[in-house]
Amino acid sequence: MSETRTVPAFGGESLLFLTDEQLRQGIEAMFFAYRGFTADPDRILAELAYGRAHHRAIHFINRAPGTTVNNLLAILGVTKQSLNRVLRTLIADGLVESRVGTVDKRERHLFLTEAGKALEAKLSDAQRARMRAAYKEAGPEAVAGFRKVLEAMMDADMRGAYAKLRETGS
Amino acid sequence: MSETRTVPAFGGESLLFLTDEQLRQGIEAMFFAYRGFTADPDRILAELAYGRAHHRAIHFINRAPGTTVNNLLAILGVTKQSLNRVLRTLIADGLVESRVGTVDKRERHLFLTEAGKALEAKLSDAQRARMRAAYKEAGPEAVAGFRKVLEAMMDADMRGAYAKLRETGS
DNA sequence: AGTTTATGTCAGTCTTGTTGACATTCCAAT
DNA sequence: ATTGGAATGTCAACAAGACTGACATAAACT
Repeated sequence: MSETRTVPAFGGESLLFLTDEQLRQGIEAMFFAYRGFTADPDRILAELAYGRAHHRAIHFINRAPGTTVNNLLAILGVTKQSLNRVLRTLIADGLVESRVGTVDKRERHLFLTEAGKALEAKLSDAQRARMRAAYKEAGPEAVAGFRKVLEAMMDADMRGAYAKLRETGS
Repeated sequence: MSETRTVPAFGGESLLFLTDEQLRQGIEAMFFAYRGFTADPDRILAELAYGRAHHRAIHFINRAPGTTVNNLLAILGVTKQSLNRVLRTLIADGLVESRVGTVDKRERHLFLTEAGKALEAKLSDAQRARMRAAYKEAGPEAVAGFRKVLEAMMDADMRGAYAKLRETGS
């Protein structure tokens, strides 16, 4: 415990390592990593004439089946017009089903069809494979740190949405 | 070695923690965190009628002053037409200077003007402030893990570009 | 001299975001 | 029962930022 370390191991208030250079490297790492993060699904989507917006909609509908358009809007952070365009194509292509709400008939509840689930699985498999490889390469402790920093980097309201998704499980 | 832990502390091949649920949560955390990551600069850029593409160009020109268009192209991963549109406006607005190369006159070397440096600083300050806050909240060990996972998530060729930027320091 | 490289530019397309306006449906409160 | 507001959908127009393809120019390499 008496060795000198580049990154102090104690969890205190030491700010010495927070140089501009360290922060800039973090920013760049984030930029490059996000590109890698989306690269595999992007390739699959390109073949189907879909984009990232379709992937995001499919992902969160799978995550929270029966969610309303408004819920999805809040999570994705786009306008209803923008989301609607994407949903319309997904519904037309038979990947998403929109059911009128039973308690509140104004609401539309969104579900993936079997075809939708199949595409979700395909996209998710690719993205999880990279994630799994990265986690494996970095090791369990690094993963815990990764998640901790990401959560701290979110906007406060998104931390709420994220926590909700972790609770519900489904 | 006999205690049960949620996240094993040994760095071996233990895959038990890599459940689909864990991976999906990582994917979502990445999505939400990236939104937070870009939110502050986006607000500043919106006032100036610039976008993320301008920010990226400014960032990397600041990072590697005198870099060529081709270098920038490779780092940003866009087409020359796309980059050229952004560079043209930045040059027209007096934020970037393009100098003909001395050894190879085909090349254009890119530099930030004083105005360009000022905007870079403004954007960078905002982004670094959030980064610093996240780092502080998560702690030094988490930061090391964060960086480790991000690097493992990059495409191989981008890992090279990223390493280069770390070397040069500049 | 001929080819390749680096850059710039024009034209057109696509995705995904934006605003604004308007219709419909339905719940809820007066 | 009517009115007000909320949730949703849709149409139109527009902009950023990515793409492809084609072409021009200048410089460097062979």
